[in-house]
This record gives sequence, structure tokens and C-alpha cells, in this order.
Amino acid sequence: MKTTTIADIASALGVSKASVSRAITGNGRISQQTRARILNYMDERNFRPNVIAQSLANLKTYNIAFTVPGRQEFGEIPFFQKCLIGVCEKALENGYDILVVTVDGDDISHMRRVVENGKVDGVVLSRNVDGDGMIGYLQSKGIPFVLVGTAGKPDVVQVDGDHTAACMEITSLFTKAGKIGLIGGNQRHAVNQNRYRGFRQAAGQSAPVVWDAVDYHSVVGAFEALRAEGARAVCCMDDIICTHALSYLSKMNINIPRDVEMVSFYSSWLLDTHSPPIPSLYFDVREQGAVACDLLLRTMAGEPVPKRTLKGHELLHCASVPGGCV
Amino acid sequence: MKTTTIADIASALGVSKASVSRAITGNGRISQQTRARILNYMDERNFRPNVIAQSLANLKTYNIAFTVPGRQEFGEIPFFQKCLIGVCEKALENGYDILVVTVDGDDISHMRRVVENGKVDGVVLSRNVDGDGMIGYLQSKGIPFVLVGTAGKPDVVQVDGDHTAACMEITSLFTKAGKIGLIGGNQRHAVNQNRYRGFRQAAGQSAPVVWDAVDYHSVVGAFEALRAEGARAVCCMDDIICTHALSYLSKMNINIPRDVEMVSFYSSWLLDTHSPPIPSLYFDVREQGAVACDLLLRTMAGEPVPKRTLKGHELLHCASVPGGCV
DNA sequence: CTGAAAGCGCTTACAG
DNA sequence: CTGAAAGCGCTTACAG
Repeated sequence: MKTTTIADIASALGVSKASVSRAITGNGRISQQTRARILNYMDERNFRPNVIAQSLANLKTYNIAFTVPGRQEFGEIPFFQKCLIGVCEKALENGYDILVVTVDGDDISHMRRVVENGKVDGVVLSRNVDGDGMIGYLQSKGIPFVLVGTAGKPDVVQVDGDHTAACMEITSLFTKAGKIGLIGGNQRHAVNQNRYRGFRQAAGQSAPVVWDAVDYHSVVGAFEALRAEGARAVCCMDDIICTHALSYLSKMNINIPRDVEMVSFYSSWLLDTHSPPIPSLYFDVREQGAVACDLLLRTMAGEPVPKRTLKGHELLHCASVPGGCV
Repeated sequence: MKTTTIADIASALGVSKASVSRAITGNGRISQQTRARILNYMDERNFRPNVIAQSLANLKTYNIAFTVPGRQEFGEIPFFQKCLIGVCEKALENGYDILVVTVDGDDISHMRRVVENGKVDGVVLSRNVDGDGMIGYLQSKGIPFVLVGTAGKPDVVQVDGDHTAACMEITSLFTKAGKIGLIGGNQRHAVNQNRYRGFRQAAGQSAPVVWDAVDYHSVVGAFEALRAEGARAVCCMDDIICTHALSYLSKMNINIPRDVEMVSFYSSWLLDTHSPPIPSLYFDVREQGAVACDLLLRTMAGEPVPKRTLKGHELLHCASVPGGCV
């Protein structure tokens, strides 16, 4: 079926294409009357202007790129889904759509293609890995972008939970219980560095830490190492690590809290229903995505925006903290 | 900075825009020599044609829509991420990008907008919920689409795991153990209906089933109801249900396999590391996404494709099946 | 307030 | 094989 264009509706109404366009965009001078008549007619026919043509005329795409890790690093956590939804919600509200761009390790070729093909007006980065050239590339292209997460560079607009403060807060609840250890994840991830920092601030320089626990076996190894150093409480850097650890505890009949205290720096429905529930930190990732997208849109509109936005957290399952929370 | 166009490179090389275009697309007659010269020059300058302009000229967008549920139904499983990655991989290979479209309950307005604005050439639907008007809408618009999942309508191109066969297979491993019960999820989901069917085929008409266990408490209620009916083995329709159940068992000190056998119709890294590991079904969702996208691309190219593609599954943790697997 | 015309960057018949 | 021209569907100065 032939698609109808503004030319069709113009001739049907006996006006010019220009007037139709003005009715649609609201730009330029046009009488309320003819505008209403045109809009009304379009509504009846359920006409929608072709966005591609608008894009070409305006040199804007009404698309925003959102990065997700490629197949290797995807993981089993729904982080990216949640963030994506937040970004999507805000984008759709403003007439923008989200284009997904996969990033495999340090390979940013997909982003290059999308940017250089002129398919997006801006980008939302999720979870920055230090060392890939993404940020430098986007800056060199002068394309607006916002990061959900943390980057060392202070000139990058970023939105994140305050992991350092949150981890310090939850860790400090256990400092009187005895020695505390930390099972850390991938050391390259910026977010893990922030969590580590919070842990150190509360637990002190001598508290034992094991990095790069990325699967069941390395978690078990880390846990045993910490126990060997006399840890009374074990902090897990995220919910996956914690779940692995809990599954090991259950297998070995190690009791919480009698034999060890467990803490997680990241919540999960799994930890909520564990018995006993594990104290953990909750961040609203969907909200962070929405805020990031909002900042991006405002940047694209030329408004000034704060460089660093830190969203709050919640402390879950205080009841499981010996002595309770403050 | 002024963006460079094919006109720029044409004049720089002393040829016409038409030749440059022919060099890019490979369409039309052009000598190997000038083609190579043009391509070479473009490479050096790292020139990429503006896709938006190509879209308008070709009346193609090189975009594919991928649906995800909006914030209410998102859930804690990474299903959509995984599927999305598969779709993305295949799309990118073929020069297409993925546009994310959220669907909230029965509200398909976002899809309408994207389609009627002419922003996509085709769509990949994930997880169909019977009753929303999505399929009917897309058919009425005549836009090509493929479903990852199952729909009742035989004229829809669909890709899915063979849940019915898989659930029948795993259920039948427990039929001699005694009475089997099933904890079901949302009854409206097509995939759940398929799983139910497989369960029925293996367990028989009299086996007890409880539907709509959607959170910890309803799962516990369902579990107790089945036990009250004398179930020796309990099948969980997915990994979330199963994890909730396991967490209840652990709390109540109910032992596997002494007190009850547990089975899950959907795998998860959580079940893998549970002690003992829970027999479960594994489907490669990323692959399903890739296959769906491939079928869509072929449909758009006018090739005939099979209406229904059923991908295989794996049976995980047979060792936990009493008597082992066949 | 309204229309005719040029332009966004590319493609593709149509003539050479 | 190559170029000049028209066209994809919309927008926006520029004149009325």
C-alpha cells in the first residue's frame, strides 16, 4: 500500500506542504484555525509523519545508543535489562528511541559504525570498564554521552549509586563482630573499585581481601582463604558472589550467624528469601537509567548538567545484623 | 565540524556522486578500477555514508524492533538480555540495528508509534502473552515479524525451545518415584501452557497442579498444597519458582531427596550450584534470538521460511535423578 | 499567515 | 562505464 505523505494531506486540504509541516512541528507562523484543521484531519486518518525524512531534514535521528556487553560478559544478572528499561522510559517520553549497541571487551567497532553512520544523537553508556577506548572515542567525536556507572575522568557526566558510601555504611555494622574479609569480583570494573574503597574505609587497612572471584570455585577458594585468616564476617562484593558463597555454606553446613556473618554489597531477590536473609545494599538501577537518559537529553538540548549524580541506596535486612542497624 | 558527504568525495576525485554511490552500494555498472579508487579514498578518510539518507532513498531503515516488557513485568531473570544479545549479533552482522520497544501489559502504543513513524523494517517479538493485540496489529500493518516463543496462531513465524517435549522428558524421569506435583507460574503465558502440557503427558491427568505461583509466599503455599496431596516429587515451572521453593525447604529443613524430589523446568546458575544440584532444563536463549533474527532477515528478503522452529534443550544434573537418566 | 523553492545526503532510472 | 537529474518525505528560510 502506498504510504501517505504530507503532500497527500496537503492537497486533500488544499493547503501547501509547508503549512502541514508547520502544523506538525509547531514551528513557524500558522493560524490556530488552519493548524487545528490540519491536525484534526491527520488524526482522523491516523497519519504519522515519516521520522526518517524528518531526521534527514533536521540532521537529527531521534535515536539514542545504549551499550550492553556482548555475549561473553553478559552474566546472569538482570542489570542491563533494568537499566535499559529506565533509559527507554525516559527516551520514549521525549520522542526518542533506543538503539542497542553491543560492546565486546575492548572492541568498540559497533559503536563506531553507529556513530559514524549518523544513526544516533547521543549515547548512554552502562558499566564502564577502565581501559576500553569508548569514552575517549566519543569525546573525540564530540557526541554527547552519559555514563551509568563510574569513570575516573571528572569531565564525564555520570550517574551512579554511591557505592563507596553504601559499602562503608554496611561494612561498619560488622566491625565490632570481629575480623572482616571481602570477596571481590573483577578488579578492572570501576564499580568494584568503589565498593572496595568503602570496605577499606570501614574495615581498615589490615582487613583481608581476595579479588577476582568470578565463579563458584574461585568464590569458595576466596571464602576459605578469608576464614583461614580468621574472618568472622565475610562481605561479598555482589549478589552472585554471595549466592555462590551461600550455596557453599549450605553444602558444608556452616551456620549463619553462629559460624560466620555474611554480607552482600548488592541485593537480589535470592538474598531476600534466603534463610536468614542476608543484609545487603539495594540500588534502583532502573531509576539510574532514567536519570542518565534525562541528563543526556538535557545535554543535547544545550543545558548545563551536573557532572556527577549519586543516587541513594537502601539497606536491606537490617534484622539480620547482630545488634540491628542504627 | 561539517560532515563530509559523497558530494565532497565525488568532487575530490573528479567523479560524479552517482559513481560514488555505485561504489558504495555495489549496484549498477561501474568499472573495477574507479570503484577501487573510490573505495580506497573513502577508507583513507574513514568516510561512512549517512545511513539516514540511505534509508530515505531506499525506503528502508536498517532497523529492527525488539520488544521487551516494561517495568512491571520485567522480573529478575536475564531472559531478555540474553535474547537481545542473540538478536543483536545477527542483526549487526547484516548491517541492521536493534531498536528497543517496551510493551506494558496490553499497551502496544510504543510499537504503533515506531511502526507508523516508519522507524523499523521488521520486528522480533519476545515472549508472547496471549491476548495483547500485538500480533494482530503487526499483521494488519503487513510488517514482517518473528516471535521468540510460542503463539497459538499457525501463520506466525516462531522460534522456541520445545518446552512440551522437554518437560515431558524430564518429568517422566520421576514418574516411578511416586506422585508428582507441579508448581506453575502465570497461567496466561504461552510458554507455561506448553510446559504444563509436557508435564501432563508424563505425569497423567490426576497429577496435582497449582497455578500462578508468582512470589515466595504463593510458591510456599503451592508447595504445601502439593505435599498435602502426597506429592513425592515437585516440578517447578521455572527457576524462580524453584529457587523460592528451595529456600523454603532449607528453612524448614526438608531434605532432598529423602523428603522430596525437586525438579525445575528451567535452569539457572543458582540451581547448578545448589546442593544437591537440581535436575533442570537448559535452553539456549541467545541462540534462539539469533535464529529468530535470521529468519526475520530472510523473510524481509522475500525468502520462504519455516513457520515453526523448535530448538533443542539439554538436561542438566542427571546425576541428581534417582536411578540416573536414560 | 501562507506558498514556492531549495535543501538534508543518498540512490537509481535515464541518457549518453 | 559514467553523469545529470529526479526523487525519497520532510523542514525552513525567503518572499509575498
